[in-house]
Amino acid sequence: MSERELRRSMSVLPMGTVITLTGLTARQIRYYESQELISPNRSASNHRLYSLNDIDRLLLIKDYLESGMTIQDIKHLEHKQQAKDQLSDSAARKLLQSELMRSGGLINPHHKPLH
Amino acid sequence: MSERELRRSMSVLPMGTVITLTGLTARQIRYYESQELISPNRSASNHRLYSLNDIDRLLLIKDYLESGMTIQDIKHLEHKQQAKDQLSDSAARKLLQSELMRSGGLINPHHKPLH
DNA sequence: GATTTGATGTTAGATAATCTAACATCAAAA
DNA sequence: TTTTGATGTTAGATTATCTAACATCAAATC
Repeated sequence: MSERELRRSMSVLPMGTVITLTGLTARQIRYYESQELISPNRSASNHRLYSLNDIDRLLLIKDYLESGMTIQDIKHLEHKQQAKDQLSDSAARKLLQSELMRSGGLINPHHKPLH
Repeated sequence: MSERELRRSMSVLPMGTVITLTGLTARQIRYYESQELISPNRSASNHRLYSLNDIDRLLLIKDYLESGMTIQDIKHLEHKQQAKDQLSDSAARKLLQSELMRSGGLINPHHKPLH
């Protein structure tokens, strides 16, 4: 993980900050958690702690809901996007691998010796 | 102000987050404020609210103190740096102005007509 | 060596923030 | 008409933050 991604994934923001940054109410934020759209970490004293990535995610959820989508819609949409991302990852891996092979940097993982 | 600078100057982080991000104690953070090294905003209910710029500033202060400097040293150092920055700003303005003049984009602010 | 100063620790008492759980509302879907 | 989905509101308990004061302790000063 990059330094930037590490910072963005640090869970340090309490509820009040999230309310300010998203314009959502505590009730909404906790409800989305109960519906498993987000799963913030907790402090040692059981207070929710959010990351900048969580903020982005909540703003996205807010947009989806304001556009008329339901929470179930959002969950389904994200399942599809996740599947698509995995396909992309798979394609990217294959591309990278063939590039490395062409440049002689790696052995073909499926290579069988021509005895 | 750029969008980035705007975000970095937003006062949204309460004391607990600052403690986590800087490794300082509440006592230290408040003491630096009493010594006028920082001046965080306050919420409507009188709680301190810090920005990302404040975090950077506190980390810098921490480094200075750990290097053996005293708080007065830091204040003097920053006065000098501020003066230097202003000089730089002045120099930058003059440079920009002469560039604009050469390209004919601006009238010499000190021009006197050759009646 | 004794005293002062600078930075930080600790505590007490008051107020604010967050937590869970429950009941309320209200428009839209069934 | 009833159910569902999303949100509001409230109560009681716990945690976080606030100010102010007193304590500590090494380093500078007298």
